[in-house]
Amino acid sequence: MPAKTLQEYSAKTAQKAVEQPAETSPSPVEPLSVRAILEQATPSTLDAALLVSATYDGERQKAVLKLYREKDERIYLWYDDAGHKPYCFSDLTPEELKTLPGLASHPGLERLERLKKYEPLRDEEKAYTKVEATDPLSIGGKPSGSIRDILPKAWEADIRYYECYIFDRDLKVGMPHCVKDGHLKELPYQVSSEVAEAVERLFEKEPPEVQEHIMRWMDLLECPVPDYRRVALDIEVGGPVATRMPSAEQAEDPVIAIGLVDNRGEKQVLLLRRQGIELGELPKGAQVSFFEDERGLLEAAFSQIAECPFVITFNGDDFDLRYLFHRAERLGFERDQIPIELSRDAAGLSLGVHVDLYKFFFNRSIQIYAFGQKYREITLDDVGNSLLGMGKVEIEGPVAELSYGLLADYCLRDAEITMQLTQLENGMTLKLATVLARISRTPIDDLTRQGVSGWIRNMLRYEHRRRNWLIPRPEDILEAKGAATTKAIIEGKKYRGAEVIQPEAGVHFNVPVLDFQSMYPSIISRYNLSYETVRCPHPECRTNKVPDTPHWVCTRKKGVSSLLIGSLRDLRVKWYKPRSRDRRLPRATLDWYNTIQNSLKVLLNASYGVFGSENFFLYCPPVAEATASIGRYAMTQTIERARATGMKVVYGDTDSIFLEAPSQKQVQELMAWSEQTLGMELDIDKTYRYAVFSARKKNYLGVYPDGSVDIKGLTGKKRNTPEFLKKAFFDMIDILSRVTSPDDFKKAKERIRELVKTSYVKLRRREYSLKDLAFNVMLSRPPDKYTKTTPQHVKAALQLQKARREVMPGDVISFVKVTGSSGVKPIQLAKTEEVDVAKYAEYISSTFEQVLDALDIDIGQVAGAPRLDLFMPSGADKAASER
DNA sequence: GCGGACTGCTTACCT
DNA sequence: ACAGGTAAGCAGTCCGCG
Repeated sequence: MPAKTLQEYSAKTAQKAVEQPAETSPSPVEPLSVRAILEQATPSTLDAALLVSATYDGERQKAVLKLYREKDERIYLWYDDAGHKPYCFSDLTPEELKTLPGLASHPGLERLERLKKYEPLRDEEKAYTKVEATDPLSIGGKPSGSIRDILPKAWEADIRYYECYIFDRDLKVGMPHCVKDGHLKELPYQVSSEVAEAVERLFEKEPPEVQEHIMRWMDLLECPVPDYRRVALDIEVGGPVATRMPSAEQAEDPVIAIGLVDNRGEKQVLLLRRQGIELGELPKGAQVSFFEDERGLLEAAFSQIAECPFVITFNGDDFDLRYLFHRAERLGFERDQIPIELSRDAAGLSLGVHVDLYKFFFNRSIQIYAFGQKYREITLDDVGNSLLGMGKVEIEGPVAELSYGLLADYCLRDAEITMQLTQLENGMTLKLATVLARISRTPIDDLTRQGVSGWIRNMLRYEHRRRNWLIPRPEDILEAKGAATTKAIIEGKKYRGAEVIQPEAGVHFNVPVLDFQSMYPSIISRYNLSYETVRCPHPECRTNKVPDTPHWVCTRKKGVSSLLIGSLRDLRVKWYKPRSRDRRLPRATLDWYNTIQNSLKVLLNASYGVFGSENFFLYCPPVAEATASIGRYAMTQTIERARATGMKVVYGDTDSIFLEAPSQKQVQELMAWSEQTLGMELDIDKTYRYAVFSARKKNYLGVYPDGSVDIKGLTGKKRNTPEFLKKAFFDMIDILSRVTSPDDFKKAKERIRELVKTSYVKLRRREYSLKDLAFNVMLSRPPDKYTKTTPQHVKAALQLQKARREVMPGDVISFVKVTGSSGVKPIQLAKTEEVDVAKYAEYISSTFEQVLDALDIDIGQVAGAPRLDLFMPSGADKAASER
């Protein structure tokens, strides 16, 4: 059956799609039956379809898989056919277990089986008892009486059942499968012989187990991902109070608009007809349907999301889908008429897959590594503006009072932004999620909701099951390996981290920056770091020491995390990264390789940190500590070597070394030395025409040969800095980017002095608007939760609250510094005359000082700079003038 | 009672 | 719920000062 278009979907249910509001409603449509839809979606035979998600069916007590068939763009279901049961492990014998009170008689106990498992912490095999249950809740999850609570010690009892199912059946999420006579079969994807040979050649010197893993990854990564059929959804709710977010649990107010935009560009908006609302101008290029009653509106929306394979929202877990569910219940829908499945912190679909982009974009690793920190706030408006150049429609007053035209525009725009966020770079967003799902064997919907530690956890859990390794409990690891031993520089941290070299203040011309390619993953790979290899049980390994720590590393066996992280790293560095820049390849291929390359980057960048995180299932402080320690060692050794060979090191941070005007030969020699002595690749990351350092670490400016500029850490580019100052700062950057030789600086300095002076003058004349003057600081918790101090942005937030404006964590508070007791005011409540000019003058000075210091410009000498005697309060005034 | 020195809190950044 | 290291500004505290 061919896929339905949005129009076909809606034609069935829309009561009337017209330019003018209809006077009467046509007859209602047949009611939706979720059960019938699911039954129809469960064929006994199915050709190629991607495994995209998995869940547990409580009624049938079976694992269910969701498969996406590209041919008709539909989801199909498949239920377990082998009677797989949930289980956990015990170190007691079946006989001992039977004596435990409440176990033998447990209604959920299925059977006990003695078997052998390899125990990585002790490096030996041991017998365990597999305790099987009829259902996942019997293993764990009931408030009391779960099997895992009856056992004195239980292993692997907290793995979600359907994840357990994926691992045990060796299922490849995101890969093609088929169903024959009710049985599921993988359709193996094989890379072309051309690619396979090229990769084999690339890694021919690696040990066999590394080669084996690289080929396993290749089969997963090369297989193309389709452009999933999907619809973005956004709803508007008509409440009396405009500022307050309506409660999704109560769902008290009517749903007044539902916007739907699909991946082919079809747009549709469903509107509730209400008393006294103006028509306005309805959006062009979108199908607008009016509904006389809310029930009909929801039915129309449900009939579309019920069968759409992927539904995309921005915050649908907590709002849109949750609200629709509870609102439908309130309106008397049967459970079988609502195609939404709610859990505590997610909203799923009965048949399809719901991706909540809010959760995915909130993920720090995705934000930083996949989207290059282009968006700062996790709001649809900011993400849309930053990534697409398209923000929300600006409205005034409550949505419930908008004309139909404006309401439709507003609602549709949100759905449109949401859809376009999945259409960036050839559909990179969902492809990225799919690639990560493949590597981590995680259902795609879960993947978009989990953090990196969840992905790495699943990747490693699968590998343990594949090897028949017992997954240790966190307390087993901690007991065997102990805590960290080095002292952190920051108080309260668990161990010492990276080395930062004191920069040499001033201007340096011709500065190459060398860096270790993905340093921490390289260290984990090269030095065999893993929870079972660091402080392993073998006496003969104890001499294989980690520098500056009491730890040692195994010499007998390759560590599991070392192998997995190492093979992924090698594949990224040697294959995907170069391929993603190969100009000979077509654009679409480059985009695809870039997506894979980015997925690997996201995963690799977190691979060290997780071992130092208490919440990680393989939390192992010595592993994290050893990684950081070897990093410091590599850094200091390399700097020593650079200096010994006559080079000038002007700065370095963690994995990078900045050199001043070295010869090519010197650099080449250092790189060869690193490869040979440390076993780590040192690369030329970039070369600056010149770099400007203040005396501060993590603060510098580098100008490339083409005039583009890297700015790191400087106040002038921080997001909380007032706009007027950012602009002045970037005017200075513009001047600096034109400097090509030391001689050019003279003129540049003069122009910069002028620029700073102008800024002071405009400030004094109060020519900057409040918006330009505002500091923009994010509120990280509700204002009353700041108990130790009351920072300025919180003071401003409290004033806003007093003026009956809602403030929430995540909001960016815009405030200006004013004269008077409070010191600050939110821009909504401030006036230009109260601005504290002196404070701002000081702020200008300190911002420019970071750069002018290095240029040998004394900010105090710039006309207009704040002078103590002019700005200090009267008492200090005298003291200052007496000096 | 006030100001300077100091510490701790908070945010935003770097790798 | 990936880590630690750094900068900056402000809030709050302590202490000396006839």
